[in-house]
Amino acid sequence: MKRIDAVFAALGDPTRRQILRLVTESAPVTATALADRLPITRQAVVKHLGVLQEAALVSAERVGRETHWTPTLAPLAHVDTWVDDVAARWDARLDRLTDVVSERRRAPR
Amino acid sequence: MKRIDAVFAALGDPTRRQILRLVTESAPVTATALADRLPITRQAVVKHLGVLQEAALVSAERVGRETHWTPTLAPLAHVDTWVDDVAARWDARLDRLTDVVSERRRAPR
DNA sequence: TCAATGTGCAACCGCTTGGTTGCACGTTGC
DNA sequence: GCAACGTGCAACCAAGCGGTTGCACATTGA
Repeated sequence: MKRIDAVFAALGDPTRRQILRLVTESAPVTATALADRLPITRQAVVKHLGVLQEAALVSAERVGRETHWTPTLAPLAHVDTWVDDVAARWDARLDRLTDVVSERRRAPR
Repeated sequence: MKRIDAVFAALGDPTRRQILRLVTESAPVTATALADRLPITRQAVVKHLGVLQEAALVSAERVGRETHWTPTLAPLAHVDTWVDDVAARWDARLDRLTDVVSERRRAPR
């Protein structure tokens, strides 16, 4: 799976977005601590963190018996890039349409 | 479902992102025409368009026996906003960490 | 008029996904 | 030493999702 696919898929779930937010707000944080602030099990949180990790949006570090999670938000740039790209294509098409219209105005059939 | 949830969920599927791209490139376009350029059925395309429409990323207009699809990319701004927000929170936390460090340097224990 | 075309609706299917529970294992601290 | 704690792994489950097929209906054009 391509990197950008993983990122968009990871952000596709609202719970996962909330977890990413919580991690950025209280990093380094543990899965158990996150579960305390969420209406789901620690195991569910761990699964979500796994998905986020595959998208390289968080990273884990084992410290003693705890696992500390930290955000690594660089991949979010891919999202911005993709959005900008689509928007740019659409803008370009609108410009071309405008050109056609003004061309017709200058040289009407 | 909140607007932003619908948008992220819609963009979560790679086929759907591709469809949105194709729509922006050749709007107004028909579901059948899109299916010709994709390895999936027209019905699958229609379903994807339905999801995109619920996220207000495309709009449909019936013209005779055809349905013309056009992109309405405004909701993409929500994505940018969310990304910027999370990134900003993280930046703020890093700044605060930096403050703590320099404070400790100024007045070491 | 009538065949061709584009569409919408509904049923169906396999697989993924978000979530849970149960349990075994390493770590910590009294 | 041993109980408490945090974690990881595995099995399981219902629901949703991406996709297909079949069919009926409206529109078009020769």
